[in-house]
Parts: sequence; structure tokens; C-alpha cells
Amino acid sequence: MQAAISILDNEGAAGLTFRALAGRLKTGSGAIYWHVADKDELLAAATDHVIAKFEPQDVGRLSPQEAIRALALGVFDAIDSHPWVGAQLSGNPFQYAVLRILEGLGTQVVALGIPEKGRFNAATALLSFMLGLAAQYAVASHHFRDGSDRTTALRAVAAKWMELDPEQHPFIHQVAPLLPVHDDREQFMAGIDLILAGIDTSR
Amino acid sequence: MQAAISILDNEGAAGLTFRALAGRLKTGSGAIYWHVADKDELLAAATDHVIAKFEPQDVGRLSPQEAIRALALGVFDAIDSHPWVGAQLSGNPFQYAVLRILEGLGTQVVALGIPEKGRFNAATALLSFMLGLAAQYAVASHHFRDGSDRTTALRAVAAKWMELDPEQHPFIHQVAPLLPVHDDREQFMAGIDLILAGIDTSR
DNA sequence: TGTGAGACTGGAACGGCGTTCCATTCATTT
DNA sequence: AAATGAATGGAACGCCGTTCCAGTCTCACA
Repeated sequence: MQAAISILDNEGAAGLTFRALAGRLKTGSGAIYWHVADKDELLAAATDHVIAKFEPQDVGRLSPQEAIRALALGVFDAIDSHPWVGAQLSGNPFQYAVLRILEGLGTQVVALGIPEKGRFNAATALLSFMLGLAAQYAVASHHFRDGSDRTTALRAVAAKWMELDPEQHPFIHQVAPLLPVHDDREQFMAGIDLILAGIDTSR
Repeated sequence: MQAAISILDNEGAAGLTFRALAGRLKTGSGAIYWHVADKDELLAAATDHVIAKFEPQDVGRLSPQEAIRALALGVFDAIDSHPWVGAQLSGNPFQYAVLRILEGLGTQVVALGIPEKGRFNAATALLSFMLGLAAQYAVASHHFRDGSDRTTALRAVAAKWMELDPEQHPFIHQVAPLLPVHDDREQFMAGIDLILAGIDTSR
């Protein structure tokens, strides 16, 4: 598991092959199949490891809103330090790591006093938002892996956006300059707060 | 493009290989590379086709909120009838189809009168939620492809959730019975409405 | 009318992937 | 000392995306 996570961190999701992992462990690729059914299970197990490590403790002492923010920050930090986790979470929403996030969110939604009918929608809305943004960060960090740092890379994307027809894409033009200077963490938490505010109106 | 979409609809994303597409078109796999740079571009083009077809017309006559709902419903219907689109959108958030969705959402966010600083976060929150739920539906429909219909398949997942330790997963237990009877479309729109309500408070 | 050039084809070949298979080693129990 | 099941490791299989390239087809221009 350590070896797999290390490869994923250094080489990205494409770098984790059974051959590469076997090489790192000085064994054959077949041996790995004794411990793991297939590649999906391998990736899910690695994701579980990371998500569990970033799950906040002592959430009980916080207000429900603060607890949800803490949970979200945990997921964000997990993705931020292991970008492949983002793609894995959003690409496989039925794995255990996602279930555990949903459990954490749901408990706090109940604590917020949302009536029973709205709980499922409120919790899954938070979850879906987190998975959606997770996917975006995952692709971004993968796309800009080699060489160039984040800011110059995003500047390049913004420049491409500016090349589009301004008549047909006024909003994109308006927002493109923000792209290189925006803070991912702030964007993530702003979305969470937006949904929390919406949930609050339905209480 | 027609052949590619037809294969994707019938065999799923894994079924679209250059060999399969070449076979369907009675040509060689090399010929396809004259028209398309690689597989990503092929999938992106197919996704663009579908998303464009489901983009609502005459959004100008609606209120901003109604326009956003119409846009969201278009995306939902596109995924509902072509499940592979969900995975493609969330797995590749920098493709043109996603940009066009963001443009549509952003224009309406501006029309809502959100101050300039909040526009980017509001529009991307809506987008991220849509992509996140899109990924979930995509995996669900892929996972339950063979044989069993949606309800019995979701019943099986719910049963698995009920096997988990109730002490550690109270919310999952509470919500599992809803899984087989919930309406995807309603869940999708409930999330949109939640975010819209949150955006409204920041106006 | 002939011809050359560029658009386009189709199939072979390459390297790498996930997965399977199985003879073998190893550790533990009897 | 023998037996047994857990675990290994490397060869082999079939399929994938991609590359390569000798051909064919089309059509503007000499």
C-alpha cells in the first residue's frame, strides 16, 4: 500500500501499473493478485488509506456547519497532497471512501435539524459538489504536471479562453482573468458555504 | 461521429476502441487518426455533439433561475440518455462542452445580479455539483448494465449498506431505504435549487 | 487530356497494459 | 519428518492506443 501510494504520488495514476508496483516490491505482478482482486480494488484501497488519514477528529465539539467545513477541508487537503485521489473519488463514487464521507456529511445534516425528507438531497448535494470539484482539481494538476507551475499553466488556459469569440462567450471572457489568481481552497469552501446557506433556508 | 456515439450507447465507454470503430466503418484503425488526434479528442467530440443537442433554446425569455434549471435539465437529460457522457464530462472538465455549460450558467448568474466577486464561485459551484452528480449517475448506470433493472440493482446496494455496522454508519442506515425509490431527476434538481437558494442569500 | 500533389485509406506492427496460470517456495501444524 | 495451505514470481495471453507507410483517390492546373 505504501509502495502504491508512493508511485501514485510520484508518477500519477498512469504510472501505477502492476509491473511497476511489482518492480518496486521486487516481486512478480502475479503475486499482487493474491492480495487484491484487480486494479480497481488496488486504487480504492489506496484512496481509502488517504481519505482516512485526512478525516478530522473530534467533530462532535463543533457546530454542524463547522463540522461540515472541517470534513470538506479534510477532503480538499487529501486531494491537494495526493491529486490522484480526486480522480479516483469522482470516478468511483460507490467505493467505501465516498461512503464514509457521505456518512460524515449526513450526520451533520441531521444535526442541523433538516427534516427527514430533505436530508438525503442535502447530504448528496454537498457530496456531489465535493466530488465534482475534486475531479476538476485532479485533471488540472495532472494536465500541468510537467515543468510549468500552476499559475503560468492557468495563465495559458486563460489566454485560450480569451481567444474564443467574445460575442458567444461573454462570461468566459469576464472570468478568464480570475483563473490564474484564484485560490482553489477558497473556491472549494465558497461552494460549501453556498450550499450550506441554501440548506439553511430549507430548515 | 454517429458510429462512435452508437457504439458508446450500446457497448459503453469501454466498448469504443479504435478497432471496433474501424470495424463498424469498414476501414482500418489508422484511418481514424487522420480525422482525430487521439482517443481523448474522439470522446470529447462525441460529448460535444450530445451536449449541444440537449442545450435549451430561447433561454432569454426565462427568469435567471428558470434558465439555470433549464440548462441543468438539459445536461441531466443528455446524461440520462447517453450515460457515458457523465463520465466524460466529469473526467475531462477542460473540454469545450464543459466550457459551454459554464458559459450558460455564468450568464444567468450575472443576470441574477450577483456582485462581480461572487460570480466565479457561484457559477463553478453549480457546475461542480452538476459534474459530480453526473459522475455518480455514469458509474451507477455502468455498474448496473447487465440484466437487472435499476431498482433491483439499487436495492442490492441498499442491502449492502444495511450490512455495515449501524453504530458507525447511522446516517447510511437511515438513508439506505430511500436509495431504491429515489428519483435521480428530482435529486439533481433539488441540488440545483439548494445552490440557487444559497446564491440568493449572497445577493 | 495528362499529371502531379495532397487528401485520405487500411492494415501491419510495436510496446505496454491488466489479467491468468502455475510450478515453486515458505511457514506452520500435526 | 511429512503434509498442507498461504504466498510468490515470472511467463504467457489477448487487447489496447498509437505509429507507420505503401497504396488509392480526387481534382486543380499545365
